[in-house]
Amino acid sequence: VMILRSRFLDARRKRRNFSKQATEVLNEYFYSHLSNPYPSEEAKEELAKKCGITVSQVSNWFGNKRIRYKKNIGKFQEEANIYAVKTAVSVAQGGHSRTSSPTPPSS
Amino acid sequence: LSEDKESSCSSEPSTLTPRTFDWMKVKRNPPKTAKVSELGLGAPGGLRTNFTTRQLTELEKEFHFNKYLSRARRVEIAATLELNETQVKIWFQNRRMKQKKREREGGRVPTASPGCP
DNA sequence: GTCGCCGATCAATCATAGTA
DNA sequence: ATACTATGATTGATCGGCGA
Repeated sequence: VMILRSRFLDARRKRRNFSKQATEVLNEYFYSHLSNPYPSEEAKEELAKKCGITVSQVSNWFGNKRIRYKKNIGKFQEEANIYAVKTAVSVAQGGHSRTSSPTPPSS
Repeated sequence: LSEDKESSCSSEPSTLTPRTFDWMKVKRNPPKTAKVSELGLGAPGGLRTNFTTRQLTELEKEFHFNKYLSRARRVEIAATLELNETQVKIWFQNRRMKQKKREREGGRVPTASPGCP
């Protein structure tokens, strides 16, 4: 199991984290569709374009996100609240979705 | 008609309450590779089989020869590689999808090139 | 009725990037 | 430098739907 693992040392897996904005966009979609985080092919293409990544990468992201989210909901609790607030604010305001003020402190 | 009525968690319909939706409950049946029941065998039930390099090499070779397998051919391969016909069948299916995916990403548009290390 | 395929997804794992 | 966590990708296998 040691020597057999050497799978060419998969050169392709030279992973590169997505940009902060990209992750932002993906998370916004995920948490604003938490009841059914399964973007359609069209939605995936749109997200891919917005994030500057491929559709496959969007699929991978959602696949990993869903699995990891349900695996440990508690760990994503705060993240969920953060984005929930974001969407709530944008809705209340009127359709803004650009990273301007993540947490309008108005109360 | 009613709108989406998922989740089973009651109480707290507030906006800030990530309820438990049914997609979070989805559980896949454990891989039934071979016989889950008796039949004392080295066929582990419930684990993702790790294909050996030899098996993968042979499968890959066969794939380049034929993208699709005939029943007869499948039986041969399965026997030769000590795998189930199902495993061989599934491998070819996944392989085809993989192939398609690769082609589709040929001319992609990651729109990225900030700094090339 | 059965069987293979497709498309999407799951679930476990790998290997690496990021962080403490 | 050292250990641990976060994250993107890979992949054997499942689920649901179709068509022969």
